Amino acid sequence: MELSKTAYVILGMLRSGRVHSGYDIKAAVESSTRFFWAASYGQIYPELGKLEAAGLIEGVDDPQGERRRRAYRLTSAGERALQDWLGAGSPLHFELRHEGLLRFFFADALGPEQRIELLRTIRAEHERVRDQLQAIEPAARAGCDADGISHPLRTLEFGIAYQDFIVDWCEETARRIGEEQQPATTGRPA
Amino acid sequence: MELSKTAYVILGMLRSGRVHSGYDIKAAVESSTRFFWAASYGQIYPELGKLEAAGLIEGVDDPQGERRRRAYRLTSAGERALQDWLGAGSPLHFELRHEGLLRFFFADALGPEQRIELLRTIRAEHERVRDQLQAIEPAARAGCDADGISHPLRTLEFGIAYQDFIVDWCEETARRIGEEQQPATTGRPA
DNA sequence: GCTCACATGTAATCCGTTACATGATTCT
DNA sequence: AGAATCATGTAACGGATTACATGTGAGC
Repeated sequence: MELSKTAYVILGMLRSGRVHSGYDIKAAVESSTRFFWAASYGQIYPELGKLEAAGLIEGVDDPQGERRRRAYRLTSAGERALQDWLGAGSPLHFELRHEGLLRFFFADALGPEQRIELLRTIRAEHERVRDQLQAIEPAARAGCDADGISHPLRTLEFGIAYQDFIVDWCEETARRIGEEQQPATTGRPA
Repeated sequence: MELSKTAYVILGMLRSGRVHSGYDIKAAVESSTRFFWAASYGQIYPELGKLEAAGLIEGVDDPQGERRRRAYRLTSAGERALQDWLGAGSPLHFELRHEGLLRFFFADALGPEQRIELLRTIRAEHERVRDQLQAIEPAARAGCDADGISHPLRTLEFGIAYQDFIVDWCEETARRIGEEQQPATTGRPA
């Protein structure tokens, strides 16, 4: 691999034409890819410099009043680099870090109530993220209808379903653990 | 937070009593938590030193023949530190990095066949991981039956369902994209 | 004799976040 | 007047991987 993943995030975001500055890119990431690919200013600004030096993007000073601002756009070389990466058969980096699952893995050391409480905490966290995603869905749908760019919306829909999947697993697992604790309380006549 | 997450991985693994050396811990991680929490030798060995210095674990030289080996066990302080973390209400770190989704997010820049191909690649990768997880399931089930430690198995089952969820999403999304491409080919009489 | 599993460690490097530093503009 | 947003950057730090370096033991 030549370019960092952050570089492709920048190239991809700039390609849409709706995003111009480092600040824009960060905002776009926050409201779209953050849930499966984050990026901070500490990565974005240096990477913009490198990409410009490499000729994959082109920047011009574009102050808004007295407020300085640098606007970037893809060069044809940048467009090509993005396309190459998108269509490449190279291995896809995948990584999950889930502290809740890690705790659950060791939860045999906990008491029954604490296990349920842990699952509740995990569930609440994923519900929160799901709600956030749902909040930006209308905007994503509008953007899709406006210029026919459908994949950001599809990705967002995946994100919502993904969070829901984990929420459901938490609920079901909590239910099963509860049943194992008190197997006699179900189906008994009063 | 005082201790690193890797520290808790070590404490948790040692607690089971079935794992003793740094090498053991690494092997245990590879066959269980790796899919949601990885750890390398470069983290494990230094962390073992720190934990011993902090009095949370205790190590003894335990050579097997001429082959040197250091066996660790939890101290009561270590047991407490683990319990505290497991039962704490502290925020649970969650992070996903998925290059396939990142590409899919930008896939409006691709042609129809390439989009399908991308989804196929993502699906294949998750199928591969799922198959790996399924391969270790019998061992996990045996371990559960043997000493009643059920959460590693439950976590593994989550992992399999999780990979399946993504595989299903890939299939369904590929189908939907295909339908949008050729809406007229369905339901037509020959 | 060879390869694989067991076993321990360090150094270089990379990737990424957080905190800091600075300043203009817009909204309330 | 003050807060939030727009805007750009850097420095310090932390977490983690990879590669390297070394050696034993068991099985084929």
